[in-house]
Amino acid sequence: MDSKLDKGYEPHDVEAHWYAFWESEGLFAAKESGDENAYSIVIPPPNVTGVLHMGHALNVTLQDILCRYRRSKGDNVLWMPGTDHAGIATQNVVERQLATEGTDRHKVGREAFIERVWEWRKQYGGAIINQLKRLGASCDWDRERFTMDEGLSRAVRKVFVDLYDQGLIYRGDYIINWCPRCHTALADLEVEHEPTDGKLYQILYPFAQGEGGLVVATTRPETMLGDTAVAINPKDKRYAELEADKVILPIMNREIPIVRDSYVDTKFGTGALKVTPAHDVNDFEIGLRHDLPRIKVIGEDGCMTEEAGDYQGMDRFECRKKVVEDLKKLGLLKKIEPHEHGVGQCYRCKTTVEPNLSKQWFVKAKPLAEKAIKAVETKKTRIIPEVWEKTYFEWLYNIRDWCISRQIWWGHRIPAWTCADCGEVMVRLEDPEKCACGSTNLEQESDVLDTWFSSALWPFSTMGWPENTELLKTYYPTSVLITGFDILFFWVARMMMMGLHFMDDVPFKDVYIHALVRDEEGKKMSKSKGNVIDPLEVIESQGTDAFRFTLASFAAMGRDIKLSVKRIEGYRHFINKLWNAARFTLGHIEKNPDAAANASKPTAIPDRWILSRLHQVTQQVEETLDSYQFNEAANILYKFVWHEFCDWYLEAVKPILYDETGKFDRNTTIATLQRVLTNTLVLLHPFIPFVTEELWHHMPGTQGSIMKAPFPADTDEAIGLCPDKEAEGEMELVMGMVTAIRNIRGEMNIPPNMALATVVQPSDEANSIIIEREKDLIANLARLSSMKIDLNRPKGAATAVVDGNTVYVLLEGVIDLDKEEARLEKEIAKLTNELIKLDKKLNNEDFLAKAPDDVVEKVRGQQAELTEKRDHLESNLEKVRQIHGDKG
RNA sequence: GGGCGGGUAGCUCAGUUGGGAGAGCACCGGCCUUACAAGCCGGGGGUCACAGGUUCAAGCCCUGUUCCGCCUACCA
Repeated sequence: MDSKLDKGYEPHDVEAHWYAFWESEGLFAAKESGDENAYSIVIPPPNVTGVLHMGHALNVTLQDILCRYRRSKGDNVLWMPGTDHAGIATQNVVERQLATEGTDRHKVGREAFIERVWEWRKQYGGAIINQLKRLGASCDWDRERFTMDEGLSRAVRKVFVDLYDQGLIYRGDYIINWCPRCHTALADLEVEHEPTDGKLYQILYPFAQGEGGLVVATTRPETMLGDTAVAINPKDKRYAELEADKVILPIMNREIPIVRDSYVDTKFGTGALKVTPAHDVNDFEIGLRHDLPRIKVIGEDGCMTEEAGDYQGMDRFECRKKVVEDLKKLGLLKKIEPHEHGVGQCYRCKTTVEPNLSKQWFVKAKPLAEKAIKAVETKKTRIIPEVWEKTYFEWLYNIRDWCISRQIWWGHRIPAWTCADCGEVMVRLEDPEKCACGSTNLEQESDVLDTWFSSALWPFSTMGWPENTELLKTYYPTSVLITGFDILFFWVARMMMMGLHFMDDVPFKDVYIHALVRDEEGKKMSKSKGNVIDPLEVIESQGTDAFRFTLASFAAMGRDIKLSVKRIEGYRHFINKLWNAARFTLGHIEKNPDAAANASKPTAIPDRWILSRLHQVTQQVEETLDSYQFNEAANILYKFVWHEFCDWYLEAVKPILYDETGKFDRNTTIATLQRVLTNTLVLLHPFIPFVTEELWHHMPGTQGSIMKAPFPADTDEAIGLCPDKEAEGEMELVMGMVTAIRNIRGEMNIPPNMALATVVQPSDEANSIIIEREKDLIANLARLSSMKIDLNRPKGAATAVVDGNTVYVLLEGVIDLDKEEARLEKEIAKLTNELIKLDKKLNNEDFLAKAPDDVVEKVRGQQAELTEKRDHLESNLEKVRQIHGDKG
């Protein structure tokens, strides 16, 4: 391998190369079983029709971070991938394809159509999978599953049959949400309510006998054709004296009863409600209570049925206009007023949904929901962040039966047969051949199941259930589910219900809910001024690693993520920074190939300091990842690499590396450098897998893939991770003094190439020793020509106070006294401000009495420190003013 | 109607038991210092939406107000 690195990092080839390498080496493969701790995640299966969007990118990145991290900790990791057959969506896609060929599914026929869908899947179904690979996803691809696979289909069938036998699935005539365009029933969840400006029509229904009538209000006048009653509240005083018990339904001229039902809201409109049991959920229930007929006037195609009389065949919205017109002519339309209300739309095609009477299959949700609630209450499953628990409970407490049948062709066909001769319904695991009555004239239910029915089984169906497989024994329940809150109900809650019912255990121990990047469907995308960003374009322009690091640092955000290319760029720079730090390191290793072998225990403060820092960073990364604080982990590493390792450590050890000190062993420093970089790569690998793998292979002493490298741990080695408080303290003093001197340089506009002479008055003997020991280091970092320890105050100097030590930058002749005066005044003002606050605290009796001792001590310490610092600066300001006065 | 989340630097946002207000980008000034100009050094900038309250101490806890967003719902 070429050990030389290019000047800048070029992600393109590197990414493709290493991904292929990982796959060919089988590094993503999970073992069926083993002694290691088992760690498992099932991927939220993207729609097979899907195209990678930001939501996937974030979701997959977080899962990949966890999986790679857990592998480095020695776990046996299973990340189960796959896709969802997405019934309606996929069927739509293929139907559109047929349309371009001038045909449709009805002409083609059911079997041939399903063939076509499979063909489509074969050809295009892998697109989303390949896009996940671009992100670096380390799924066990050999186990890839599809909800329509044979095995998963068997699981679906078993679940259906069992639930039916247990009385938890039933079939019946109910009001369901009907999409006239998709031609199928929808679950309540699949209907989106859009606020729409509609109209409220008030219509007079005359009494059957005598004068007058009742005025009812509706937003859907066309449904009146199917009215079978008018309802009023029995407590409504306005109607207490009402004698009439029938009205004439206008247009249809049908006599319908006036019923009394407490559902009616006396405060709304006239308090009289038209009842259409076949086209409204509430009316349906009123109808049940009063035994009203159900007249279906709107058909499955959205057009009026023959029950609608003269309006038969009309589109429902055309009919609305015509009915209104006709009512006007009859003088029965009393009022039209604007009325905003929520109109249900199909979540797939946005067509206005029609509540419609229909025979459908339902899952009795309550008994299943109870267990799902309890599992979260008892923390068998933790939802993280916890705030989402409330939403989860809220929905499950109010859960309604789940309509699972869909009148489409693509999906799991319901395993129910009806005997054409005796009407017997058979729900069987194996296709029945004949009925108990002897008839072989059986007809299978034509409906298929809701796609979510099969994805609710995902955590165990993918592992081979209903067989009791090794995989299930090893990996169920899964360790964590990573998902967005948008499918908390659709998917998470239903997996909980099914998992608990069929596996008798929760499907996952943790659920981590992350923020959402609104999809290209862009509900509110137009609002947020930023354009939709395509993850693949980002990967092209910025590289996967930069993109992933950005996403990780976004993980903690609330509910919405606004991604800016600018911000990703910042992390691309970070990747490049790391690259160059490695380039620098490798250059020195190359010049001294035997350094590591000849190294000894580090004595130089920067070496000891960086090892101590790495020790702490390692612990922090562990803690934050274990608690799903992805952004924290990413930020800790970012700061460590850039602002500690690069900004301070590399600069600090340059003199040693160039062997200019005569004091320190170059081999030891090179070995430390190597050790720190190597371990840092391992820490970073879960976040930025490609660049770290690339650099790993350039590092001497590494073997194989970085994916196999263990997470850094403390060792007894000479150069190992260990806390070193002394080195940290000493380095902090060094950094403080260097920064203070640089500040003077910057504010006084002294060119960087001008070396400065300094004098230091140490605060005490201990500091004096440290400063004496580290003065070369300080001098190098601050570009000093000299640093003398001297208790006398020099003339014509700029001053800084660090930790009680006063630093004088000698600038006689060069110093701009005006500037120095201003600079000191500014600094003193700042200190005074802070001191006022501290004084206030310390003069407060209550604070002294009630605050914990350590807090009081801390404030006292601060006060002393700042006071001393201010005193020093003030006396120096005095001095400057004297000189200034002499001159001026 | 019910529920939830948010309002912190010019912008995008962090801030997990209440105890010195942060990052990135943008901005200003100085640097081609032999890993990196995708860089280095320094700097300015915030009554943490508003009003009360609890507390020795509030960005953080409580109450109210306001603005924005989301989820959910069977008011025709």
